[in-house]
Amino acid sequence: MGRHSCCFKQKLRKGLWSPEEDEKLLNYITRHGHGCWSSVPKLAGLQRCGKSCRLRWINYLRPDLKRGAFSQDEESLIIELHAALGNRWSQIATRLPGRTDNEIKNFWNSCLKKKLRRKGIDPTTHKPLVTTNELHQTLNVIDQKLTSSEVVKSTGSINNNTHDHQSMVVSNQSGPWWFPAATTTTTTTNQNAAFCFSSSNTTPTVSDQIVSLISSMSTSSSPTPMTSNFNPAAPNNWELQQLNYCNTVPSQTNSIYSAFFGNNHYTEASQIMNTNNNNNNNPVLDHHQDMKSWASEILHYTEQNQTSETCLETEVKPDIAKYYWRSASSSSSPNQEAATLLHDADVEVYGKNLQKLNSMVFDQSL
DNA sequence: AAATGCGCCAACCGCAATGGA
DNA sequence: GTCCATTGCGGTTGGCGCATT
Repeated sequence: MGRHSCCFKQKLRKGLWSPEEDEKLLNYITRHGHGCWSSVPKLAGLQRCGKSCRLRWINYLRPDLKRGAFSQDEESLIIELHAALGNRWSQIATRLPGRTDNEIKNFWNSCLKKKLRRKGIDPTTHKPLVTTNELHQTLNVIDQKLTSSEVVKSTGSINNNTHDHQSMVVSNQSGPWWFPAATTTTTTTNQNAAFCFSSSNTTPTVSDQIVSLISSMSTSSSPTPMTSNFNPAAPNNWELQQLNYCNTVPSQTNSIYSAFFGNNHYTEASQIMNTNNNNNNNPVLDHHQDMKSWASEILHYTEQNQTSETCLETEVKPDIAKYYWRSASSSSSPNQEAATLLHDADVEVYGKNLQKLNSMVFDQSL
């Protein structure tokens, strides 16, 4: 058992094969066949173990190997065979002439797995990642989180003639606002609360709430309710502190906005301010609307379609299809749970921006 | 321009299976 | 039946090159 005996021998080369070594091995096997692999290196004049020679021959030097990218037919066949055989790469390889088990395995791990996930298919089971029922369960969990003490709904109208105008320029519409819970009793750790989105005039939808959660940055492990009746026209002391904070550091506010929304699209808070009174030309509102629209399209789609496996790929427009849903399980914060509902790549983008924003806010408050 | 991150893939490693003595 | 050398297989690693910061 254990390590092959040849590996104990001294002076055996490892790592990438040189062209000279390839030539020696190729010449030897072409003339004599491989025979007993353990004797090949000695007879071929190579400082390698037999195992290494065998692998090099099978995966690279064999004359019947097919080179180049996998065709669409090959790709489909691999997926089909994997569904039937699992990770039995050598068996799969016997059905693809000219392809090695190693090659197929690498192709699977680096490419096909991701492709399937993007289509909403679990690459291990070859079944949809999340069923419609699981999706609804997940949304219920979020609903519960949002109505718990961790996130407090406040209602009130935004007044343009108070200082909230400058800090909460995301929308000038009146309506409910959503705040993340306080992480501690100190105010400085909740500066970020002042940057919440506002929702629409009506009761927020689940997608509104998700957007709100992701836009907040609290990662509380022992959340404390912040406030219950926020009225921008008459904020309480805590709220006043948040608002004053924004207003006393306007340049920082600019940076924070651009950090959150991305420099490419939302560079200046002043731009937002200037267009704030015109909802048809407000980049932040547009962005918010984008988020809402894809979330609602997914909801609509999953409600209309009981089978989601192939439809996600073919029937829904591509930029929606790339999103898939996973059940929120043991995440420690509502933000994380909300974040798991987004596609990985998008979460990453938002995560980075939120991290930047977080550090800026905390740096400023220290 | 340098540092860092990331994906790809050749090759390695350990274990199981096989077969001969 | 047992031992041991060899072969086969699948998971994992490490290094290279490209992209991003």
